[in-house]
Amino acid sequence: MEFKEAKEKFISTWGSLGTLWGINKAMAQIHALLFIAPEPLSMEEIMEELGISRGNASMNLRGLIDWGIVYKVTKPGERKEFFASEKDVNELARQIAKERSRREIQPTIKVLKEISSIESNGSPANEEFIKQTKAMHELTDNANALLARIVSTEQNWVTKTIIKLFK
Amino acid sequence: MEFKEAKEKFISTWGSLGTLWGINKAMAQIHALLFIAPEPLSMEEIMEELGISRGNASMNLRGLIDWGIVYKVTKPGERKEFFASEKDVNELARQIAKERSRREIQPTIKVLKEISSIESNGSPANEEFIKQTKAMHELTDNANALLARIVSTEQNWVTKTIIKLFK
DNA sequence: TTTAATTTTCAATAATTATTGAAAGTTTGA
DNA sequence: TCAAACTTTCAATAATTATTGAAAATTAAA
Repeated sequence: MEFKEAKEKFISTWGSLGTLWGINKAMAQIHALLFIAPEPLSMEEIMEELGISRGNASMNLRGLIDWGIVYKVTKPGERKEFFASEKDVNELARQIAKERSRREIQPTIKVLKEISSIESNGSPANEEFIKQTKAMHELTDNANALLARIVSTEQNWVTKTIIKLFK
Repeated sequence: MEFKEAKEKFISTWGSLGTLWGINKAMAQIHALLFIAPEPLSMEEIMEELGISRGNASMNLRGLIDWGIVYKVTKPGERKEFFASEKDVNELARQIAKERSRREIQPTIKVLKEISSIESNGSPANEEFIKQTKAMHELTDNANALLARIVSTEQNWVTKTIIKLFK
């Protein structure tokens, strides 16, 4: 396979995988591009490479900065801004997990806690509702804590966790 | 909060959370409804409760069955089919993790492996590409294995894993 | 069989989400 | 302070995705 082909494959794979971590295609593709770029890229270069409009590039770059995985970089002597991705895959995963938890998992846990605490009126529908939402609340809360622990402890969390689990 | 309100809240929260595990709103809402139902529901009842069409109900129920988290149930003496959700939250999470891995993570790993193995031509762009995609391949592969291990070992995987990690 | 009950399929349509592009806004060097 | 370089915003539009509903297919009781 040629470099060019491999690069396109990476960008498009990453793009369609965006859903896995809850972002749109253009955003994921911009991230992919920056992730493999040896130097920070300008907005112009990003638009050019991906064939997207200025507005699109601008909005999605902001989104990536909000996620904490892309940074603005200024080059001395240059007026325009450049953009660079977090390059360390461990840090990247940590940041994504953290944001995903904050944006989606934690609010869900809050709702589950609230709705599972209603007073039962004794009906089967009611009893089952409470039982199931309580179980779901517990699982989600614990899984969220587990994820936080796995990802946030050490630089090489995958390896460390695997080692511990094999003991 | 009233039961009715809590139930609606659960269904809509679960619905909008569908994206977190890669399914659409109607599918997630049907699942939510079955998850808290004390008895299996007919297609008619599902359509009624969620205000969706027959076609929609039929297609999304099939989707849920394909995910392995909803089952067809036949009631003696009844002609029509009934549907029930997997009720155990641990089994549910295990099944979702398994399917997600099979459908999305594993294909991605395969692509990453393939593209990170291209011959370098020595250019910085090329070198960086190989370095970064290799790192991403390694991380994804390991994280996927870790997830499989955590989820598939025991009934109460969250608790078990937390205990191990605290040691 | 036949037929009525039930489910599935899928083209048409609706709803949602992403993208564009140009005007408005901001920044910085002269 | 001005004006060119650059970025952001957002209404309009395009693209995508979900939903409907009715015809076709299937199932099972009589």
